[in-house]
Amino acid sequence: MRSSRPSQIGVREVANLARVSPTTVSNVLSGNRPVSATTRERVRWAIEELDYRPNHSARNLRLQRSGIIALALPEVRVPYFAELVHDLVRAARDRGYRVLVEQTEGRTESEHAVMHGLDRGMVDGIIFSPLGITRETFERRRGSTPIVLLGERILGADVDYVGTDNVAAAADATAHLIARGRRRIAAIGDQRGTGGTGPQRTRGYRRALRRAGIPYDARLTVRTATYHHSDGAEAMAELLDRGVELDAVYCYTDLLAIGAMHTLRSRGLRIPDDVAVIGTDDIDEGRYAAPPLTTVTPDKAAITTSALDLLIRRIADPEAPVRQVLVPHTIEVRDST
Amino acid sequence: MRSSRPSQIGVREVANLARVSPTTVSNVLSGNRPVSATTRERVRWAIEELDYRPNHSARNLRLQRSGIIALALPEVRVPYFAELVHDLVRAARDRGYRVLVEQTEGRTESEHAVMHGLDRGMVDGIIFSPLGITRETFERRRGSTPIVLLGERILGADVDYVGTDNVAAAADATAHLIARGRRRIAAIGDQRGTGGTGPQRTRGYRRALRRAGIPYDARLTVRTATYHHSDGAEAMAELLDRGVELDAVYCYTDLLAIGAMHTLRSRGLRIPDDVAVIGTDDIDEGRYAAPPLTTVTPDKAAITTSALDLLIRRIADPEAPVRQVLVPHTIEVRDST
DNA sequence: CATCGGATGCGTAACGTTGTACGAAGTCTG
DNA sequence: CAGACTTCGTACAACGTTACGCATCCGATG
Repeated sequence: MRSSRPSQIGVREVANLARVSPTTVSNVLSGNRPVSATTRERVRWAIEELDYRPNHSARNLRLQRSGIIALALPEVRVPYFAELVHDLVRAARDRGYRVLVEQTEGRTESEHAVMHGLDRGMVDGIIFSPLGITRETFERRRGSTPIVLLGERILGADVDYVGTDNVAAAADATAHLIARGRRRIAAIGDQRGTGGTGPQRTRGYRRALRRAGIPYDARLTVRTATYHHSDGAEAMAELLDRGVELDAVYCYTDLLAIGAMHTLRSRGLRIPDDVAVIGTDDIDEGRYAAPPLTTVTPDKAAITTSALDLLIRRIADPEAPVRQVLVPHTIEVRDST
Repeated sequence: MRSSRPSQIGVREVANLARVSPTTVSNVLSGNRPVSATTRERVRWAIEELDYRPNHSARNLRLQRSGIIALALPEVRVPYFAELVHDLVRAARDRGYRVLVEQTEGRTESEHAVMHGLDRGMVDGIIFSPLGITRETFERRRGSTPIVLLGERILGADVDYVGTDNVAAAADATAHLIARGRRRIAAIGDQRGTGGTGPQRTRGYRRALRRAGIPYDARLTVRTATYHHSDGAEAMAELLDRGVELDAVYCYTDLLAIGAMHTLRSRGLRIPDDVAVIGTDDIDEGRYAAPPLTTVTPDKAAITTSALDLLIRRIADPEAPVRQVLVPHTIEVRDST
């Protein structure tokens, strides 16, 4: 049932119709070399006539680039990451790139696959927001696809990186609660094991307490498996069930904070009167939570553009010196504190 | 500073090291033709030794497939779509595909670009959740990349499609409110112009009213520009400012509903006592809203898998008969009604 | 013992694009 | 007006992979 015409329309067909060579067609398209106005018009016409569309794979093979970058992250459905995808897709388009989304879902094997597994030529670069990558794993990396790390700094590793000063952000959040007169401040969201952002935030939390002369109470800390609503809700319930006195909660994620507020409300506690809550990330959902959530947040636009620019720079020059960018953070004060 | 070795490691280099032909290397990798155990081992070893990784572009060019599908939707940061990306990325991986995310941001030109603009060979197929595509636009489509439409049915168009019966869903939502004893039911979220889901929902809303013998009151309807929190909040404010009596709101989106609840709370109205609220989509955020949001929702897993299966079927056989799938919907009753 | 045939492996030719080296005009300059 | 330079086009050879048609080797069979 194949049609009698060549199965695909290529430069060759266009060239025939326009009575020029394939090279000329290519030059008209790329503007790579000058083509006289008349031939250019003829080629344009032929392209239109045949509805010619360049073949991406062939062009990639030839040019050794795909125009696609991968964004690898734990879960798109987590709003913080969804916003990241949103911003990055938009920024990437402005720079002539498209975005392939890869989900690791927190699985170590998937994170490894991101670093080692992608075929050559599939993407020009990777922006990777890891959860549990160690420095060692990273240095064993064999693939040479340019990569930029996001959020979680791999200490001492020789990689481009964009993120916040998590210790300072956590300290500021905690200090904000202290400034509101709170003394019994819980912390929700540390994660075990990984050298990730969790421990850094815990450091900041404890530093702020120390500076205010407030003793650290381990009973006020709850680890969570992940960073969803449900984790926050359960963690808060656990805190309340422990019977330990508390008048504020610092959550490592807005989602955790919103989950925590859910539990507080359902137990009849008033926010912020009984318990003040502060989150992290400034997702849109927080603005419409009950009450609107105070949050400490990095400059997200800066993260997106820095990451992309770093990656593009790295693609252009693999030998460029490694750069690590720290973006500033601010506290968005709303009604929950 | 180039190394003296060939710039790229290809089947050719592997073949040399393993003292076989490139074809054999290819066969070892693809399992396409039998290779004796001993040669297979030798090839495997050489692959390992050189850290050979197939070149995606070259393979694509040869096989005329890319293993990538595009998911085109308005905005990833809208939770409903974020969940869609999440589910689709996961489902696609199970079937050997990766997902490229394209954002139209509601711009007609972008929607056109999705249908016409993608280069051949970039993606094997497209799953497209449009906002304002008309049947006419669609039929002028020239590109031949397989496509499946999501959510918004283009009436009479000859395309694979997956969605819900929006009229019935809206009617059920409205009927649910009526069953709760409400009579003054507002509707938030219709959109002007487009032949999209908005008008369909309005039809369902009015049908349910009619069946219950409740007269339709135009002052109870508010259009919104988009479907974000802020639109819902503003629409609710406008309704209240109109001074028209109301005891329930049907929102065309959970985000609108959560925005509306925000306004209701800030005006001191109790939910559901003073005003009951029902949304659409069942996003995670609704479970943790104050109060938890009742919502009418399609079977989202079914949408994802149907869309993907339809697309894969279409890729395999472009001549397959067009199929349109309607997935069932249910009402998730929570505290807001 | 000659021949057949299954099991393996190889050489070659694409896939559709673009860069390079070259040629054939036309245009300027002294 | 000769030479040199510019302008525009062309032919050819890759980019790295896989499908196709053959060639070869071996044991088995008549």
